[in-house]
Amino acid sequence: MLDPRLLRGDPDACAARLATRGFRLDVERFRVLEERRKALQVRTQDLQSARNRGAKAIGQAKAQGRDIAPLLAEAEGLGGRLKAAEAELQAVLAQLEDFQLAVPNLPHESVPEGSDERANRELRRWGDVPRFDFAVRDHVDVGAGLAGMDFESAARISGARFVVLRGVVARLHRALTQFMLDLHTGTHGYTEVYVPYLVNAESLRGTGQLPKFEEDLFALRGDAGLYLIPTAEVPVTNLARDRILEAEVLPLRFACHTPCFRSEAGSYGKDTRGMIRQHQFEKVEMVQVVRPEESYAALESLTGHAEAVLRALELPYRVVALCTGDLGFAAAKTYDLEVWLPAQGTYREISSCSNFEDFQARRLRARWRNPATGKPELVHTLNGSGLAVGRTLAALLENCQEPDGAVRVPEVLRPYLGGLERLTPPG
RNA sequence: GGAGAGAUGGCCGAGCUGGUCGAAGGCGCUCCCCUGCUAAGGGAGUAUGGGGCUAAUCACUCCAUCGAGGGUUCGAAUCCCUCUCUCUCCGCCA
Repeated sequence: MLDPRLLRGDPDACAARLATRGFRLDVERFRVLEERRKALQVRTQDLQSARNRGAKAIGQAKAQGRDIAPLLAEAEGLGGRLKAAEAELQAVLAQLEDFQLAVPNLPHESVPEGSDERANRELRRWGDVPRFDFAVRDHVDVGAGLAGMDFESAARISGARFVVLRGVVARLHRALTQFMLDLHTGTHGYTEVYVPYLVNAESLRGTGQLPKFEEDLFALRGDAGLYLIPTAEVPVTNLARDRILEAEVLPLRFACHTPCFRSEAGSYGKDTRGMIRQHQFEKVEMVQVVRPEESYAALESLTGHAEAVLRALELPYRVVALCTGDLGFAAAKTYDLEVWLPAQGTYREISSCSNFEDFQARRLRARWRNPATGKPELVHTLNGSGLAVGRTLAALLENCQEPDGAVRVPEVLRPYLGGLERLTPPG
């Protein structure tokens, strides 16, 4: 959510900024709602004030044993008018909240302008794109060759966009997860957390998935109102919800491994083959809660932490700064990490690192006590994948494949695989 | 699943025979005083969100908030209803 003062103070400037990311702010509607809100709020509060004065006078009169009948007569009808005003005000406030919850974050000034991903800016590349003197297989074939990747079974069990991993590939999948967690907790200073995979609507509203993107989520039946998490970002960032953090505990840095569940509504026909786009995938997520003045430095370091995983795994990648039009709803600035996929001959997103500034914090009421002012102020929140495990597995199988169908294991992973240096097809 | 107890400010904890209660007291924190170090002591202050006014995130003023939502009442932290969560006992269970 944007700062309401900012929105009220200069809606046209906000609209101009939002236009760069392709969002049309209905300034006129906002003005109308604001005007009505103001008038109704003043009226309501006046009536409340009158009621309070009256009630107090009656209390005093009664204590002194005076006759309260005239005072009661005076208060006649006030309740009804107040109730009506309150109801009206509440209705407008609800509309105003709906309006504001649907407004995306303002892009940071350093974000390149552009309407879609073509305007994204490549910042750097790392690693040599591998050359193969044999026909490159994609991860589906490499995985199948290792007798470890089975989409047919998954389709029978659940449907499209699921996978069953077996044997050494399943183990590699687990090894990747373990390695990432160890790296972030061991050398990057993150605290590992284990969190619920089912969350309530309030949590999703806090991080920005609701109310606008409900169709991307899997909701549970029944009246519990729970959803499967689309990313660990939701439960982990919500650790800061409704809290006032002491300055000393900042920055909070959490690393968290969870499955992620996404309906992938609207992506029909996209990435239908392989593990690139699944309804269920594993991810190690990094989440930071920081002082506002530190958030952009934190974005750089967090991105570096995600890059460190790719480097350790020796996977070629590039870093892209998303343009205004490609930015996620809640993000002020985002770096995407894209890994090289030989079979596709292109870089594909494997991590997304974002600074949300106070956009999520405002929805979450996530604050810290600023020693300079002594007052609770909004924190800044960030997160980034470190990394998406399924895509990392796919990238590894493709980049490290050998002519005989084996897969070379990057050194950092070997301790997690009992020292195995190569994954080899059975038989 | 059954029975019971509870949810109050940064924390602990009174109030719950409805009225000067935004809320005693304590802890913590801030400032001041005293004390030739340390410790102790004395005094003052210390919730959050929002509105109006304003150049102002100053001041002033108003409103809301005692788990959440509704109700009764001139008036609700206090009474009633619903929900959520926590704790205890029983049952069940990985």
